[in-house]
Amino acid sequence: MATIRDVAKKANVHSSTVSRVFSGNLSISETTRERVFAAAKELGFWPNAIARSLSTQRTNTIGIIIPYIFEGFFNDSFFPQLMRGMLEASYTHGFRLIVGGCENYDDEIDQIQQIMASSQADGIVVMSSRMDVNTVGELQKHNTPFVLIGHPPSEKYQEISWVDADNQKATKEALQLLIELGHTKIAFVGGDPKNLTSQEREKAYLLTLEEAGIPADANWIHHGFFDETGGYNAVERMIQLGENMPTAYYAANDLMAAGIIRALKKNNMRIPEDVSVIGTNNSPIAAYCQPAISTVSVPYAKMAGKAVEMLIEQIEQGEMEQSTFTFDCKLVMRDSTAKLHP
Amino acid sequence: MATIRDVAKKANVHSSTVSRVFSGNLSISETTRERVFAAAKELGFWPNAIARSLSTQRTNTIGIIIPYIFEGFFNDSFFPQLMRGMLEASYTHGFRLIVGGCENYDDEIDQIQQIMASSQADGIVVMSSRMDVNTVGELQKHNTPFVLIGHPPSEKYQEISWVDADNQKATKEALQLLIELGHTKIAFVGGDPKNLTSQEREKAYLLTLEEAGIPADANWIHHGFFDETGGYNAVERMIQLGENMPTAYYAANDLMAAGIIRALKKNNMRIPEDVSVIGTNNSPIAAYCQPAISTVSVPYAKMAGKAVEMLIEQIEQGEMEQSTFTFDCKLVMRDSTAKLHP
DNA sequence: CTGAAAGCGCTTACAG
DNA sequence: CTGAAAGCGCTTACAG
Repeated sequence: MATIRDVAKKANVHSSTVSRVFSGNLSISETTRERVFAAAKELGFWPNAIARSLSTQRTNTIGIIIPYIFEGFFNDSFFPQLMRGMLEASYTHGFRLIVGGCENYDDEIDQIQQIMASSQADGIVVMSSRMDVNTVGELQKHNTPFVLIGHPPSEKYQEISWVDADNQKATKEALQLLIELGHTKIAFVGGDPKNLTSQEREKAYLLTLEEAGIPADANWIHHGFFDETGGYNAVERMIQLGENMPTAYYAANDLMAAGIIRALKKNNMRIPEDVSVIGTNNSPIAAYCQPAISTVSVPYAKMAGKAVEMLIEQIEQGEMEQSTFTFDCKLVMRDSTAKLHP
Repeated sequence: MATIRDVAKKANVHSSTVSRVFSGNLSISETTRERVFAAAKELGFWPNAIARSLSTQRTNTIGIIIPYIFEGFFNDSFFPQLMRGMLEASYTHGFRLIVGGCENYDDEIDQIQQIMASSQADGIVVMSSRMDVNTVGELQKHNTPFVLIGHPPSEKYQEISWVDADNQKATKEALQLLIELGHTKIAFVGGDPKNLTSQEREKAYLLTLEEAGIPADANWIHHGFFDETGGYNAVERMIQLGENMPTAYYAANDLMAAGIIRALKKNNMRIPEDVSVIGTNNSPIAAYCQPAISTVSVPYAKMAGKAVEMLIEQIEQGEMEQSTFTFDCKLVMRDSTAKLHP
């Protein structure tokens, strides 16, 4: 590969001049600029981004670590939509994404630290949101620019920038809808109980029942870890409650909602005549499931795009002005919900 | 950030010694190694990957450019599964992925060249497979290590490494199944006609009909560009063929198969009683569609993982031993296919 | 507008 | 086993 010096020699200028030409520096005469470009073209020269990064201490790269991958992580629309949002926004701003995997939650912190400590990225978008993993605290220690997708695990992180969906509100709306339809025995099928989003939805679930004066029952809560079988198992368990069996289910993703529907059908329950189901994420499967699943649409791509934009601003300002964005979700009504038949 | 020199000073050794310790060099006495690690820990030192890359001319990073994104790119399982395979394989081998977007097919080549010319990656996995875009030729010019997902666009690229599914065989099997079920009027709904995979499937479609002595009809071929509406439109068009209307459809992805089913239902055709449908990719939606779609399962994650492994081998050997891998697909029979009712 | 030089933070042949 | 030095390919204050 040709270097800046090869070009300099050929164009009869100093290498610093070549550098200036390629960094878009204005104080270059038109004639030398042309000579340099001509020489570069002839040699097939393109500036080495690594060398530039070492010099400027900037990579124009954003790091992400794909968190510990649960069953169905790549089946749900959660990950692909986040990816799309980040890709689009970073592309638009001339950034690339550097993405690493990890084996488990501890490893996630390691990987993030590595990527930052080794200066491979100018900042990082963090998607983890498990309460027991203090990624955020670690990141803060190293004054790494970062933005959370999801909000910080506790109040003590006031200065952190994040984007999130309004999960509380969305869950509340879903629950209220079910209540309006006459349901009072409503199940909550959450994901990983350590997942912050899942916890929030559970909290909103309990709160909404309470506000409506509907007694809650611990038997109506199941943690399905975001996979299809989790939803299926929830029903298998709750169907044994006899009289006390739920007549409606709210699930924290559509995969679990699909599992719920599969189990209900297997037990000869009709949806929505006997039981109503609401899922979350508006995944492709929700539209195709039979019956089509009513679901909470979460604007993941938009959230992720916003996170990237906030991060880039942080990086370019050198400042960490804290800011947060909350996105509204939207209830998408389809065929899995109906008035409770008395 | 602490540098190797800070650590050296603190540990009372030369910086080259610190470097050796962190590069896992064996010829280091146990006592100095310990001193160095202690000093590093105290200073929170982690080697700067950018500087190392500049020195070693290796980044341990693999580049990918997300090709021009068609509608549904992130809905189908194609992209997420490729991503999963690449992520897992690169993680296992201590590599990361650097991923960029692009605006269109020309831009794709630009982006790939940029990533390589600027030395941000040691090699690249190329997913584009449009006949009219000569990514491959460009890449070869720059003797960049790369592996194709999909095979080269023409015979003249003998020395290129690639992985691919056996699309011909898979399509043939799907078609033969339909023929065995008594169908003779079989439609082919392809993706982008410039997409190589789509072309291959179309070729296999025609060939299989011919071998079975079944006359083909140009009206039975439609290019749906891999999206749901494309499938829907195929039916809307073909349903006007009257007598000559197809009794079976093979679609190059499940999204289009779902569109086909939607259109058939709208036109009061029963599936599979009146019309059979086979999709491709075994996407999540295929299982949930009503009826559940019989589909060709393509091992994208495995293919992508293999591509990454081949690429890493190329990178580490410094050699470009050409090799190719073809993966078998699997017909997943569900409820959208049945014997033709006379 | 352009050149000469120092520096970004590592690695690695060369000595010893 | 360890040190001293050159080099990877850029950028950027400092002069002029």
